[in-house]
Amino acid sequence: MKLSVRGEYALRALLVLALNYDESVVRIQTISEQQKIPKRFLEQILNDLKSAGIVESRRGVAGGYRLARRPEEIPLAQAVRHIEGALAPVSCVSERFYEKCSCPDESRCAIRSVMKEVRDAVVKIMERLTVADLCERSRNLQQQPLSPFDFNI
Amino acid sequence: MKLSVRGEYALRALLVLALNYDESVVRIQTISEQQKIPKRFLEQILNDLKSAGIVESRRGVAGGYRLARRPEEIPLAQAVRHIEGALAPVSCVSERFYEKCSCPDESRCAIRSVMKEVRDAVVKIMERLTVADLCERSRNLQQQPLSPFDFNI
DNA sequence: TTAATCTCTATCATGTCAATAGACTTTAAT
DNA sequence: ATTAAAGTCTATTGACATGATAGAGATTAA
Repeated sequence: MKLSVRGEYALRALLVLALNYDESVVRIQTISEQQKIPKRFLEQILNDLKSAGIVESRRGVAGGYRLARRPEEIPLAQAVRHIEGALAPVSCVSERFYEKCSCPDESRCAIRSVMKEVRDAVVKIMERLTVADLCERSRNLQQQPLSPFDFNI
Repeated sequence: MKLSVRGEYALRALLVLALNYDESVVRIQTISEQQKIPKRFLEQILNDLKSAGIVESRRGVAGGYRLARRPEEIPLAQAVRHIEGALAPVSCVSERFYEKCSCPDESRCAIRSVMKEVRDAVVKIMERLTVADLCERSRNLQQQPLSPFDFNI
């Protein structure tokens, strides 16, 4: 039931781009440093998000990336689906990435019916939330004082 | 966000055992044939479920497996957690399998807050549903007529 | 004693994943 | 024009997980 590191990096990068949505573009290196993401790896991920039409880029000196749409128009589901594939826990219940499974009778499979519930729950959350929500949560969290447990000596 | 094949096999095996809960024990081979699961692979999985206290076995000639408890006392969450590990989409939001993640400030990470929502949704379903529910759904589904789409020529 | 069954541990083949690398293209500034 | 700073494309690597297979052993009912 895991999100890959790749997918997590993608979300973190989108968050940075959203927080700087006013700026013209943000350089890969900036994101890489802020988020401690290996630069060359991040390149691939951003490029991938670009092919999905989620971000756009400017090349050359003063180049970088920016969101292709307003943050509130980018559901997390879209980004994750493009990077990771299905949100569903098993592909036989995925709408967009359906694959037949090996069970004897898929149409009457009880496990499948449970997995559908899980899929629906996950999809509901990820389709409702957008990069703008990510952004808002981040701003709220920044204003919170650090919990005492977070101080390292 | 995936359940591995191993995890799916485990659930399918538990379903078979639950459907035959009245019987004394069910042989691996029977489950393997009914569910089209490679026998030697299934052995490992059942053994694993045994070490979790979910099933128990009898060795020797009339040997086999059976549920260690009543189906309604086995939440799907327990089985899946034992076979797969965390239900959470990222380990930094897992309660039982927590691992620190690489983000700059975990305590104020917006992505983490979203992932917590997903975890809660999944956990809620998987902790509520038990092997008995699986069983019941299976019986209900068996009574359904086949959809026309399920006829293969 | 035998055959059927589960048990333990090792191994294999494949694939995925995260990461790295090199060579290239584009662009702004000079 | 030249240069340096960016993104772009494609390939490769190393590590690890996964699904599956295998052999030798232990237990039990008949």
